[in-house]
Amino acid sequence: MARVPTTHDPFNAVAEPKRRAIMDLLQGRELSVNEMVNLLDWTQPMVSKHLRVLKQVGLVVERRDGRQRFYRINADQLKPIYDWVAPFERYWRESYDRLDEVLEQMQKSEIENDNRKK
Amino acid sequence: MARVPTTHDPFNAVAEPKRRAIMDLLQGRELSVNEMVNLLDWTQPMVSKHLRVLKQVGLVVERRDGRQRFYRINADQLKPIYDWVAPFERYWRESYDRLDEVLEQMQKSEIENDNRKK
DNA sequence: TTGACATATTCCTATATAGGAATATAATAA
DNA sequence: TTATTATATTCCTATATAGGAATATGTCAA
Repeated sequence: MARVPTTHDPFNAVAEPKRRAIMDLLQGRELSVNEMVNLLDWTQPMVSKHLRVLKQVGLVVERRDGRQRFYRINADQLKPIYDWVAPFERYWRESYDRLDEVLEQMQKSEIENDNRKK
Repeated sequence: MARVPTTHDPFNAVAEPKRRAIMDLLQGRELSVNEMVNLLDWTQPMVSKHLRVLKQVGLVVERRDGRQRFYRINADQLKPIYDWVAPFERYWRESYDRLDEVLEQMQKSEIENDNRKK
């Protein structure tokens, strides 16, 4: 079986750096395709194609107005990513005493090892 | 050109659901390959292969002890993902007045449109 | 109607998987 | 040594891109 399609879930969609760039651009504002083309300096089809993927997985929403199409972020589909990664935050928090964790870890491992090693 | 290799950066590495499952399993503890095989009920080669990718991108660290190999999370490589997604948090925060944002957005768009439409 | 503008789609191809099956490697025990 | 345990690697294949080039579609203005 091949890799999970990038068009099927938000994790895969934003695994592509160019799509993250688009999402960054759309933070807090709506932009038309052409505006993105200018800001990113990519070809227009490239922008459209990536927008299509983002739209398919629901990371962005499209609004049509005349011949222009405006895109903005749909946070609902971004939240699962945040929710998945947020629990790991404790690993790098300032308030988290790294040394303590390491020692605790080693201790726990030792105990577990005693139980595990047959 | 093909897709960005999953073995080149953390975003792609965790785009694979199975690798996220492994990361989840390793939260706050070290586990041997066999323990993961049992907990996940996957074949051993499958676990090893995914661990290899996670190790290559630096998301986990390996510790050898006899014939066992213990893996644990290396948060350094997970932080970029958190850092990328965290700024979008404002979109779904309770304290964030969704309606206000939408209205503000529409207003802003109207103004911008007036300037943009030639 | 016709041209210009904004955006999307199609066609093509090189590339990199992920999983299954079989096998290799390394360490330890008897 | 030899068998056993723990883990990694190789081989194979179907699949799904991402980018470039060309083109199609839709909308507005003169």
